[in-house]
Amino acid sequence: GTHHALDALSQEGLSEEPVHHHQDQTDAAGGGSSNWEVGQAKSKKQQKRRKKPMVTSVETDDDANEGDDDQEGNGVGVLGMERQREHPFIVTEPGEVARGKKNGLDYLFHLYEQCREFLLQVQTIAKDRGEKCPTKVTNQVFRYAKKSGASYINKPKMRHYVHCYALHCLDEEASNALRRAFKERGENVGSWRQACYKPLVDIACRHGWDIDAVFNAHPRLSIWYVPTKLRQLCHLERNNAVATAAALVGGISCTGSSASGRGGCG
Amino acid sequence: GTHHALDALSQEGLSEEPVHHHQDQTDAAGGGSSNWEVGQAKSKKQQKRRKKPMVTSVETDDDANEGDDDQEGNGVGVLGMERQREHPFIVTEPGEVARGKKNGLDYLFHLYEQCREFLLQVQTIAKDRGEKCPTKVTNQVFRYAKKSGASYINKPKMRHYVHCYALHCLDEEASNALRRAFKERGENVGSWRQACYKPLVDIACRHGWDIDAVFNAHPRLSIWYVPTKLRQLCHLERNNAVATAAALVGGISCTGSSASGRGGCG
DNA sequence: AGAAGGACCAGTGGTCCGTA
DNA sequence: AGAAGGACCAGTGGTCCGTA
Repeated sequence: GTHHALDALSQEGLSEEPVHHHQDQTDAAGGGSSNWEVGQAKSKKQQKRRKKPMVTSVETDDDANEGDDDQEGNGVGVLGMERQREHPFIVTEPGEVARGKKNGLDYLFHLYEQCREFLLQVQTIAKDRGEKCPTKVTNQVFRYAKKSGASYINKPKMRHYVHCYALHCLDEEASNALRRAFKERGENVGSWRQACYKPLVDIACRHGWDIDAVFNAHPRLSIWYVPTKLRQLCHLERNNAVATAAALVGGISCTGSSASGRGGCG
Repeated sequence: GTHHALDALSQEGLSEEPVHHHQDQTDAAGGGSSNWEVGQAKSKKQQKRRKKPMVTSVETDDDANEGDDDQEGNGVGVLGMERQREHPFIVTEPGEVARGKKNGLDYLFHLYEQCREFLLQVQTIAKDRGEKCPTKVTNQVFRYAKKSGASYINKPKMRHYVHCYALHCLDEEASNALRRAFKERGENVGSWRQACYKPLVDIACRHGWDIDAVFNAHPRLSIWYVPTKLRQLCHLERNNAVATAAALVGGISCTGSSASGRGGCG
């Protein structure tokens, strides 16, 4: 097949935890829901959210017979099978293998390459059947990946780290340096992930703030949607740059050349 | 603004018909539903369909107070306002203006140009706001068109005639000839529309059956989704061509050159 | 009958938040 | 606490079929 031999890499030990049979959590539902945590420029579209479905009484696990299909015993099986999650990522240097129940960043980036291969297969099939051919990693591709046995690939995870992969594609040197620095400082994956935004915004700046063009110009990156937050950061930074440039010019006659200093890139 | 002066063209007289207050139709729901009309290669995905919502008793028109917003009195107004539809299209020659309560094909194609302008505006706004920028005429564009007062533009209509517009873009000579022929024969719009498929399939053949590439190569056409039926026709015809070519070759050694005759284009 | 378009539906992009 | 991912939701592409 078209799969690499190292696809199974780092998959040797998934997290195995016994199934918790949904014990009633009488201590749950605590705290007044503070809906006004500012910070992220989100706003709107976040009002209602589902409450926990929690079965009312004890041990009514037999509610699985509602839909007839039951797609391939994925997850909890018939008799005390165990649920699995991928090991959490840790910040590793390039080439470093994660120890213990952890996965490294080379493995993370490898997942993006795998998704690309699944997309290529989906495209081949679509073209052969004369159907619409996806140009991006869509739901259809994630479904295909799962069907093909790559159950460790899922949409939320891949979308979560897209910009980290983008930096790896666009400036591997910078990406590697960032990994080494964050590993040395003992930072966790979350803060490394956050730190990946800035160098990308700088790259966008050097390309006229067109982050879509930056993604599309790179063959392995062009198949990924530009993450909303990265897009927003680029937009904010562009506005900053424009405002700063305007302030610098002030009442002076416009020369047509772009302003340097605060309004420039890098 | 960016609108042409002739946008109002042919809009002088919309069909005006008095509102029929939903009289009980005791004669309705006739005929055994023959779900097996063959013909079109559709299959699947067509099982259930809504039944008429028909209010049970007389004159309960006051059910409008459910949603608070009530978007701009579009449609039936407060007191006996009149419902409007666009005049139906008729087959006209290039340059010919439709007489009576009809619209001509130049007007039809003009609607596609208008949609393009609405898309360009949506794109400008999106770029300015740093939001995702549509490359095709999407729901968002149709919504924008409606909001901008172009209530005569709607998705089902535009999608219905896309391939007719495609022929107009890709081979105006052939499109014009077809219009003249069908007008002379007194054919209706439906059969003219059907007849637009074949020349497009021939064009696709000449481009290696890649109808998406054909659309994308044309600046005014690339913003429209390839219609499902056109895609299917191209696929079927390609399979025919391949099968025919294979049959021609038969047991003879392969020469590598493409077969002519039934397997060729045009 | 031929045709215009409201409104429906399956599957999408996006990501929250219950889970471990 | 930090993190993985099931599952939800608003809005999409696609077009049927009740309407005129």
